[in-house]
Amino acid sequence: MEMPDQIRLQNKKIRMTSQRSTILEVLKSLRTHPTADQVYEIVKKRLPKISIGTVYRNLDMLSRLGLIKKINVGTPQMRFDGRTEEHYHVVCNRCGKVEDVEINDDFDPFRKLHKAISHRTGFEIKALEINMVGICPDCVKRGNLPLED
Amino acid sequence: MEMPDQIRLQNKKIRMTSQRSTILEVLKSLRTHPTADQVYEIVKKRLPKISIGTVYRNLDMLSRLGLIKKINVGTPQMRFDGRTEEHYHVVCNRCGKVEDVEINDDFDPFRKLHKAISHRTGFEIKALEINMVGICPDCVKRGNLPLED
DNA sequence: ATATATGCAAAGACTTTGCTATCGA
DNA sequence: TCGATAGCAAAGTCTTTGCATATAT
Repeated sequence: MEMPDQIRLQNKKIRMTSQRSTILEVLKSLRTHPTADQVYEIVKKRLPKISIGTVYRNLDMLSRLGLIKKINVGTPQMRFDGRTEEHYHVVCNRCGKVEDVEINDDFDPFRKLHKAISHRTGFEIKALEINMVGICPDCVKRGNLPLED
Repeated sequence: MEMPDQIRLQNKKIRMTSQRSTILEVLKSLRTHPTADQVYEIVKKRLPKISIGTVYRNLDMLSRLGLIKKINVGTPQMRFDGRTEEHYHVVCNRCGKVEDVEINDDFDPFRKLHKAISHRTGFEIKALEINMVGICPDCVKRGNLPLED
């Protein structure tokens, strides 16, 4: 996975390291939404000496650079997403699964929210953080109980 | 603030204590979205011996009972909201302000999402957690920088 | 009376950071 | 070369929990 040269962040030159590129590759190859610790476990298979602090620092930097997204699904742990296009998530409150909601021109009930909410509140809306929390089809079938009880 | 008698949670009788009722009263009286620590500071003025652990335990219990809501605006700290009707928040990423988005019959761009997303994903959607992140009018005026930089 | 809740302090979970050595451009 | 990054371990922040005491019903 290559990165454009000479990126700067807060006036510092960003350097490509094996740790950073591996973390980016891993996230781009997944369609899941791992926690920092899960990224660490995966990357450690390729770079056994990597430390969790490096993982956190790189996840933070990559998301500041806009190469990945840091997402929040209502749990204490942040999750990371290799998809950077605007999209939304459904979260199962029984098994914890997080799935993307695919949107396209025929199906984008979110886009119009920007304007409506800006007008309503006077905020300049930059991002919608939308989690739809419910029960995934598998958990419905199995009658699983909510996680939190 | 009174609580109905003989509530049970997980087969245990819920008891009303001064700590619990004070926390509930405080939250119901605020239109802000305080952190647990902010609730603690406010409640301590009335009950100086209360401990932070009690505040956390009661905030958790009151939200399990549906008397308050625990909300997550994308920051590491949970926030608490005395309004339990379905509503949404705008979050300023410069000053951290969290405001309610008032909805009514003429303005509820969210309600239709339930059905659309259920149909799209196969999830039984129970709740929409929507934070609109942007810049509040004051921060636009003052040219404030984002919090995270 | 007794099960539930409190206060306190310790522990837990997750994340950040200081420091020295190493590495990339 | 030399400034940016890594590894390590310690510290930080927020939240939960074990235990003895107090309290609501």
